[in-house]
Amino acid sequence: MVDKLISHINGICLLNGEEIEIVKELVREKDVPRKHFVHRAGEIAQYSAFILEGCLRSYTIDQNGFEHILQFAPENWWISDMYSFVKQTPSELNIDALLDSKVLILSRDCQLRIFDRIPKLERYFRVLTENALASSNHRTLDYLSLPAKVRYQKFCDLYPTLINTLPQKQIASYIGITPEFLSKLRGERS
Amino acid sequence: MVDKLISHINGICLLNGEEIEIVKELVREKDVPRKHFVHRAGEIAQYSAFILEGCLRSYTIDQNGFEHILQFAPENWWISDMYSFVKQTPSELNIDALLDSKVLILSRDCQLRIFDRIPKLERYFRVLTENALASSNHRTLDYLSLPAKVRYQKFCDLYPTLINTLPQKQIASYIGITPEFLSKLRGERS
DNA sequence: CTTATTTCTTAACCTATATTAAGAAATCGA
DNA sequence: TCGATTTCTTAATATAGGTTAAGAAATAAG
Repeated sequence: MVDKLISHINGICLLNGEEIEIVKELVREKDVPRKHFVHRAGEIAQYSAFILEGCLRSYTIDQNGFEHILQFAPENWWISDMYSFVKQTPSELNIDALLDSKVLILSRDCQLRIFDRIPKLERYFRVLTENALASSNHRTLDYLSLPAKVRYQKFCDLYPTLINTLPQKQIASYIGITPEFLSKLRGERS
Repeated sequence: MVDKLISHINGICLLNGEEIEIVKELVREKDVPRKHFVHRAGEIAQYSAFILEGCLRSYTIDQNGFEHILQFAPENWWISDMYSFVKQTPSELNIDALLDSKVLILSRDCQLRIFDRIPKLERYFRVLTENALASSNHRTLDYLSLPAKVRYQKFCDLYPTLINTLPQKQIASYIGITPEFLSKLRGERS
């Protein structure tokens, strides 16, 4: 199963046999059944997870008890609380599985050590992080400039897979509206 | 003036004399008077800019002609259209100076070549990008979960310098409200 | 210093989205 | 398979924040 990660890395920078072995040693496979957590708010994020199967999400719970989804992570995505993972401070995010899932976990320690042994992996994570930042910027601009309906349409275009596998209320939470309002938007003609 | 960049890099990973020389060669100093552009929507982002003095911003203009600010970049920050810079596709952002400014510019070409010659700089940019992503995530969650007034208060706490140097309308644009509404919030007691 | 331009404030009115509630549909768990 | 739980829909009502407009204050430019 680790092969899935290896091919993902190879899509960005080619690893030789020795390097592949090192990666295999540092990463640990883990089953995450639906609704189980990989990380809870209040803890320091020790791990970043690469999704082999299924789908996880990260989210906060606000003062009124409402969930707000920061990220969905389907197959071949990484998920973590970047802030807590990088700064090693207590996190405000929860990360759990929306579907029965299988992931690889990598600790921050291992990641930093791996960067010294295999500089190519520093490149791999630099590229991933650049892409994530570019997407995040796009999302920010969408909030600033587009009404909910258009944000929903863009979500459908961007993540067609998720539309069919996730409950609507999760999508509403991601695009920043209530499930009731999303239902209304979907009911509208045109 | 390049020394300012060198000390910023040294805050993350120490460069030796030779490496410092390489950086000095690859970067170009540029004056950017207030209201002048370093980048315009529609073009491919060739450069990333490090601010030596002053303050720049990146923003889109929506269909109705309203500006929405993605980022402020005061001294010691980098600014670019990450998406266009990384993917080398036409950009939707403008970048201009809010105050008379002085910057260093680095082309994407140079940056990629520099990564091969000085892997430490790949680390430098990885760390910067991780931090930027963590902040961007925070901002996203703030939009999802907090009312405008609280977002404004957090902005004041986070960027006290900008509060005093920038017109309020720019700040309103950054936190995602109209200048009129910000004015109203500021007028409220408590 | 004086005028022109930009920014800020206030207020009346408007709209996108939230809230509450309740029943219907779908999915889950035993 | 069947009851329990979760999700979805609809509709009435409420509100945060937007729009428009016009004058005041501040800042820039000549």
